[in-house]
Amino acid sequence: MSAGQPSFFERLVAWQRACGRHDLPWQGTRDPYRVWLSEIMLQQTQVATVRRYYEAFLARFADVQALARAPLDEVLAAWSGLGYYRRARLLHAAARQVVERLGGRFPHDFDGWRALPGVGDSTAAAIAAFCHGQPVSILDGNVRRVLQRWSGAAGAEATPRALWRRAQALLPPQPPAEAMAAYTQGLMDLGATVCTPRQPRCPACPLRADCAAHAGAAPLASAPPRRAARRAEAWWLPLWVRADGALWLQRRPARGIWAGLWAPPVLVGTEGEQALRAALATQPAQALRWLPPLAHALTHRDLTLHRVQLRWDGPDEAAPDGPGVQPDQGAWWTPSAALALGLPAPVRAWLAGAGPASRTSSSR
DNA sequence: AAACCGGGGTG
DNA sequence: CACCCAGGTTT
Repeated sequence: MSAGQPSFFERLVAWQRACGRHDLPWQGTRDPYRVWLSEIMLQQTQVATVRRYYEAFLARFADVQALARAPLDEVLAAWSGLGYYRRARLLHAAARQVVERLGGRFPHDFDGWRALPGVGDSTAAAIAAFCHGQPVSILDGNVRRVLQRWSGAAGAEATPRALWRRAQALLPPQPPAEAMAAYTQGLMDLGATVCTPRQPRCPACPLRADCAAHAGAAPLASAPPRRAARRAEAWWLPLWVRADGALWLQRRPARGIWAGLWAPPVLVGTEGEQALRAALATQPAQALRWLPPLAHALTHRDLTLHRVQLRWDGPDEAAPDGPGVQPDQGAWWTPSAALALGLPAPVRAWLAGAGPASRTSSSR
């Protein structure tokens, strides 16, 4: 750092107070529950999306006790559409851990938070800095980019671990708690609004005076070559709708895509669809109508939702027989009851939209 | 259509 | 330590 200039830390604190974001619903509080929830939701999820869920989740689970008391299904329902449902399971597990093992009191430092399920290095540092003013540095993707550009780190110096050591070294020995919070928020805001991946707004940056990338001495190393995306075999999901509107949903396994959510059976590849057609012709379920399929894309998988209207002569506890059907883990649900479950985004979107509204067209 | 991203699990 | 995975959204 050049002499006569405020430190990296001081410049970021001043910049955050003048130019940073101050209007996010989880700011302006040191309540660990609110900060913790926001950090978990913000993992892999953009601010704009989290904003739509955060207040509603808090309204439903007002504190850690309420969250710990709630059945997992209700937590998954509130999380439905946010994706990465494992986060919701770990959040729920951590809430129970706080209530049962910590007497309902949250941890008060980095190590304590780091020991909770779903809280890794970056999240633990963010909470410790925001709630406790602890001098620990975050290192999410935005911050890594800021530090790498500013320091000019490359090669072995640019690994996450090395960058984190560098970030720690930039902290003053005993920063005031409120400065630590502003600094942490400032790092995030700078990466999100100024030091963006493409077309950074360098003229607005408080660090440009001694930024290695800005000086051109050490241009940002090109991103490591990413492996070609492997696209797994497509999934076909038969969404059975009975004449009375009920639909068959079964619980997903605890791991993998849509872990723990309620979803239609999964058929892999096109063979599954053919077997399903054959089964439906001879079962108590008869396909009255196949509606146009709905497409949904995950990064590594293409999904097709088949909507099949059924005439169902079997018992209420039974399910159509077919590939991928797990009767012991499934049930018929009315649309309104299903909406209270944890549902994958495409199923929820279909139910909340037009949904099964056209079900009576063939029966009257 | 490809890329993004932090925690957790595995090799 | 290095890699792999999940999934709604942006580019």
